[in-house]
Parts: sequence; structure tokens; C-alpha cells
Amino acid sequence: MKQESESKRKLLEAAMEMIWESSYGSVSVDDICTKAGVNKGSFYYAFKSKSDLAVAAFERYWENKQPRMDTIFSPQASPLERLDNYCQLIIKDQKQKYQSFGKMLGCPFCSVGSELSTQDEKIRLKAEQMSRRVIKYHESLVRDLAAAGLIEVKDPAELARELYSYVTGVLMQAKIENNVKHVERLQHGVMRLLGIKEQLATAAP
Amino acid sequence: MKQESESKRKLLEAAMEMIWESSYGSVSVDDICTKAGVNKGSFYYAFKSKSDLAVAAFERYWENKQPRMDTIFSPQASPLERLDNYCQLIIKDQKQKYQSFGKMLGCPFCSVGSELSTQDEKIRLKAEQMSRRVIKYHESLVRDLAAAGLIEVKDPAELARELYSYVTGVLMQAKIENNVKHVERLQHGVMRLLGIKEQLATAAP
DNA sequence: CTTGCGCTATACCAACCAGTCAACTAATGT
DNA sequence: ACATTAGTTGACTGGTTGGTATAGCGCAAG
Repeated sequence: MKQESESKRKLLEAAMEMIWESSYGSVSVDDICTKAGVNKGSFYYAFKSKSDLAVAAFERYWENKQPRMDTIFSPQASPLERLDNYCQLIIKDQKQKYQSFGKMLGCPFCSVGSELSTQDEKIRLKAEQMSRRVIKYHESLVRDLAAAGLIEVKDPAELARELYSYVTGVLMQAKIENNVKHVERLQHGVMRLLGIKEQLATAAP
Repeated sequence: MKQESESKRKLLEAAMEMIWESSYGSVSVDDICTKAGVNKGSFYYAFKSKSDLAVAAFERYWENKQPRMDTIFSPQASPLERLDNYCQLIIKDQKQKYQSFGKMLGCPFCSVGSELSTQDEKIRLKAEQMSRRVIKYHESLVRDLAAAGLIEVKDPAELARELYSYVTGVLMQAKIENNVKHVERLQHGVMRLLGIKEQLATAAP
């Protein structure tokens, strides 16, 4: 169980941040190395290619994010609470990025996936995997909402995917219009899509 | 009223196609020139910069697309017909691109907007303008659906935007998962988001 | 001491990048 | 016949790209 080298860690972190803030295409390997304070030789010792690094950075980001997602989607909370906390998490994260970078960054997986899906199959697959992971949370949430009689649904998997499409669509529009307000209204549309009356939601235990 | 030069036209067409198929970052000015059969000098005679060309190509694309949109969203058709035709148009266009390019391309404005919104303000603004244009159609549709008593809505502008977020989100996911099926199911989610019972929809005149 | 190994440092590459330029052609106006 | 203008050409620039080659470092085991 060898532990990961310091440079690898710094490269992953720098790459994630820079690619998220700009785009894959506009960030060079040299940029990443400089930011990480690592030499190019070390870069290509740690990663086969730029696109390999991107994939690894995505995986790393997910590893850090998963615990928070597990907490939010824990069956310990009522489905409405989960839904609310989920929306709040997205809003909080986006606002925080907006403050640090002075602009809306949206969802990193979607931005890069959207940029490179037709260009780089490994990156496309990684972005697809990320979608699937998040959709799993949505799916169990949708089932629990249905079980609680809060929504009507024939195909929970499809509704989960629809929910995901909506959420990522909102994030993308917020990025394109560079406006936090659009994420702030996230919950309204989520409720409408699921078919939950707002009153019920706010009156949740 | 001087007519536009042939090279300019060819450049706009080539640029739109290549950037849509790949991405802004992965298509070079030389690539576009080669494809358009135009020399580099002529490129920079016609356009100030690569990013200027992209903006112009978007505008050109819209000019070609608008008449079809006007037809589909014409008040001559019932709101449900409009909605249905709109979904069908998206599905048809995406399938056609899928056939020609062998992969899902999604929405060009969103892909490029998502790629470059944090990098190039002119492109961001153009992508934003495109969103607004489409949302206008959604807005009048939503109002007419409400007027016909088919949906309940407090803020039509917001619902129109939610609809747009959903549609673009679906297109993005279809691109990332490289799967036409996800666009084919577009209408189902649209109906759910609007709150229209499917039976009513299929039974529309 | 020395061998071996994980990692780093630096120099280097050919290809490519966006953008420039002065010379050129062709058509039009006088 | 000449001047003006609009558009074209392709070589050129200076910098950047992703990726490589290789020598060297520090350190731990033999």
C-alpha cells in the first residue's frame, strides 16, 4: 500500500482547479505544472498524458465529494429533507466558486464532458461515469419520494435521469449567463419536475 | 447593399460545422481555412480573430434556424401541437447529426458556451443571446398553455427558463453519454415539468 | 561503499498555434 | 489608359503545444 507522491497530489489538485475555472483546451500542461510547482518531467512520470491527468483529477474530485453526497442522500433523512439539502449544497458550492473566481463555473464534469465528449473517448467515459454516479442518488431519492406518497412515478430511473438533466442544465445556463440567480431558483424547478406542491415541501418535518 | 463574399460564407459554414462536431479549442484557424478552401490571409481579411468568426458563425446559424422556429412556434398551431413539433424538431435534428457524424453533438451554443463562458466574454455573450432568443419562444408557449388551461403557472418567464434548462440539459447528457435515446425521451420530461398529463397531450387535436 | 530505484530537473523536439504582411489579381469607375 | 478599391495569396513570425530523452538526485537495502 504505497502512498501517493506529493507531486501527483499537487498536479491533480491544480489540474482540477484550472480546468474547472477555464477549460480543458485552454489550460496547458505547462500551466498545470507551474501552478502545481512541479516539473514537466515529474508530470509525465506521474501521468501518461494530459487527458489521463484529467481523468484522474475527476476521479480524485469524486472521491472527495462522495462522503458529502452520502451524507445528504442518507436514508436517515426524510426524502424531502434530502432534496432540500441537495439543492442547498449545489447552491452553496456554486456561490462559493463564484466568490473565489469571480464567475460562475458550473459543473466541472458537464463542462469538460460537453467540451470533449466528441473528441476524447476516455474523458467522455469518465464524464458518463460521473453522471451515472449522481443519478444513482437521484434514483433512490425518487423511489423514496414515491414510497412516501409524495410523488407519482411510473419509471423512477427515468425520472431520476430527468432530474439530473434539469439540474445540470440549470448549472450550465448559470455558467453561460454568468449569473448565480439561476442556481438559486434551482429548487423551484426541481419541485415542479417532480410534481411536489411547494407547500408540502416547506411544511416538511 | 453589398453582398457577402463567397469566402466569408464558406468560412462561416465550415467553422460552424467543425466547432459543433469537435470543440472551439480543438479546431484551429488553419483547419477551418483548409475545410473552407480559403487562404489564411482571406480569413483575417474577413474576420478580426478566431473568436470573432465563432460569434459570426453562431449568428449565421441562427439566421438559418429562425424561420423554422417561427413556423413551429406560430400561434396558428395549438400550444400542444407547438410543443410536440418542437420536441420532434430537436429529436430529428439530433438524429440527423448523429447519422452524419457518427456521434451525438448536442446543442452547439451550449457546448461552446459551456466551454468558453469563463474564457471569452464575447462568445459568452453570444451564447447568452442565443439562450434568450429560444427562451422567448418557450415563454409565449408557456403563456398560451396557461391561457388554454392546460398548465398552472405563476411566473411564465421562470417556467420558460426551466423548460429551456431541462431541454439543454437533456441534449448535454445525450452528448456526454453519446446516446440518442436520451433525446428521444425528451418529451416525457417536458410534459412532467410543465405538468401536463400525457393523455391530454396525445389526445390533442 | 555501492547498487538500485523512485522521483526530479532541465534541455529539447517537431508540430502547431493565432495572427501578420507585402505583394498580387481582378473588377470597377473616370 | 489609368487609378482605386476589394479581395486573395502564401510565406512568415514568434511563441506555445504535448510529449520525450536523459542525466541527476536522495535514500534505503545489501
